[in-house]
Amino acid sequence: MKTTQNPTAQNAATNPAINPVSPVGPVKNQPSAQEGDLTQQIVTRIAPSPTGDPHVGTAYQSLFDYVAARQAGGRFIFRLEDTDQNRYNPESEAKLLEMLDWLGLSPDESPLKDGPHGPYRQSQRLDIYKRHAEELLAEGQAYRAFESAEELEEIRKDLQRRGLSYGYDGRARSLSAEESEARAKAGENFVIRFKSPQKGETIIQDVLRGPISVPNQEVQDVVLLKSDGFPTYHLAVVVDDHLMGVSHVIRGEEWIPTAPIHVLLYQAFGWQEPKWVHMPLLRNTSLKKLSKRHDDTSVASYRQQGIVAEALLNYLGTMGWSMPDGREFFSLEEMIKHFSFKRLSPGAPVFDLKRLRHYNAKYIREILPLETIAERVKPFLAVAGLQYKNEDYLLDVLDIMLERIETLAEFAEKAAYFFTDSFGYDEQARKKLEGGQVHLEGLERELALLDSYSYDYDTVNDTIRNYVKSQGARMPDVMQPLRAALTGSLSSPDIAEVVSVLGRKRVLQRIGRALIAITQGLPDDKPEKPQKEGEAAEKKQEKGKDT
RNA sequence: GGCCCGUUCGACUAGUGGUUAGGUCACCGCUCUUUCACAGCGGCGGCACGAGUUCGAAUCUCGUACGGGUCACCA
Repeated sequence: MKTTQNPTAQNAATNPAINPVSPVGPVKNQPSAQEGDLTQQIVTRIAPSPTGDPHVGTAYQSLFDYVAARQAGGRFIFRLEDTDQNRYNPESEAKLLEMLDWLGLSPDESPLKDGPHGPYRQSQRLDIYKRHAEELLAEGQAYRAFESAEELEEIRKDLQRRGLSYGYDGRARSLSAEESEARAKAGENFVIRFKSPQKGETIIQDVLRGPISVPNQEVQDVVLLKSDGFPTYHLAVVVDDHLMGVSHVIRGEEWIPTAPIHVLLYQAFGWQEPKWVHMPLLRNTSLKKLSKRHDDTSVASYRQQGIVAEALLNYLGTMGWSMPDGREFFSLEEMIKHFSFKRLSPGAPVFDLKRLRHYNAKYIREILPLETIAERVKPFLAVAGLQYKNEDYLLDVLDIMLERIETLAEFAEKAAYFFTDSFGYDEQARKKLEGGQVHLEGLERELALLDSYSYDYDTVNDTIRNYVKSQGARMPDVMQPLRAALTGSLSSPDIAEVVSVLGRKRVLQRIGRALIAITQGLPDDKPEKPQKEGEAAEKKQEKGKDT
């Protein structure tokens, strides 16, 4: 699933219809990119706020933004909504961009990849918002409000007592223009609020849900410009989406309640609305909206767990969307090829780790090439402090381990004995070793007879089977002790595979070590960890033998 | 609580008036088998409910229930 850089980013720069508004001059009635471009180019954007670790919901949104834009040869813009100085996290921007790169959803325009609509950080666009807010102020579509935080708190309490859910009663509407002007001049702190219509209704034409109508009385006089000069989301999102020529606002369902404000703002500015696409919310297994507090929402965390980007993307692509032919596994390219908003369903899906793991397993076992997996597994081995002899050895191990793991991190856990000799024996393995001395000695003899070049699968397999036959033994009685000796556990690939991959030296070494352990007492599987009660005495004497 | 959105197996979904309601994950069983897996086969399990429209409704309408979102100088 490679990301091919779409050439439309350059088109944007040369297309006169989508040039940015000049920094000075009137704000009204300037055509947006969308209006000027008759081909109805699709422009989407992801506009996260830099508040912490990038969220899977952001990845989800980005996927659909990216796919919608790519399919139509449009553009995908990254814009940082850093207008809340209190929650600003300086590392977040880089993390967000890195996440998108990792997923293969790199934006065409971003703070790091300049385009015709920059800057792409809202904190660098303050003058633009101010101008727009003042425009509405001058036209009487907005007004100054001078209440302090304490006063607002009082107002809110009062409203609540009266059973109203609003946060502000619009009292500053009645200030005369002169008084408003005078108090502002005098240096009094104020915000600019939107003067929302008190009659009629506003209709949001949602692409997924059809028309959603809301009585205008329900629409509050929201703050547009804060007293610190920063815009609120509502002002910034509308102004930027317009100026950046965004044609489709694809965002989470949680924005539906405030969408009327945005529609009303488009109307106030006299701008053409974008298409509204309110995506279903990703939910946790308790059916609540995924939240940082209660759920693992960090993309980086899934990456650390050994989820591959392709699988995460594919999985997210099945949340609320499906391929026309019902395929469940598809690449980003295939999704782009077949994407349509019509196939999006509005019900909020559950983000289920089990199912994600299933997708991941499919990708690492069947879809991605073994060489790719080898590359990606290396960091996990490094973290676990495991060394591998050479590429071929790694590929051999991967080849027989892949069907036993679902994530890259699991490889480092479950295949550790291929990369280190200092592993312990788990409880079941120790039991098998105890009863397996005779056969282990027998196998040691037989396997020693083979030279290291004969440690191919067939020869090893024949040798072991011949031994079993010659002894008239039961297969498991021979195989299980050997498995325990070589891997420290009773779950492993086919034992002949293990022997041939490990090679003569390691195999004989491990059998020898196991035999010593049997006669001298078996070492604990995790020598450094506290022991279970009842086994303490036994384990004391085993100390130091596990090396 | 107000407003808004949603509702097909436990989960992800297909389905747009006529299907024995299909697939996938999970779960259970069987087969394979030296273990663990993989794979294959089979099973369990669903249209929230009630009216209406219609010859006929998962599909259209209305109501109810349930779930969710949202009510900041946060996004």
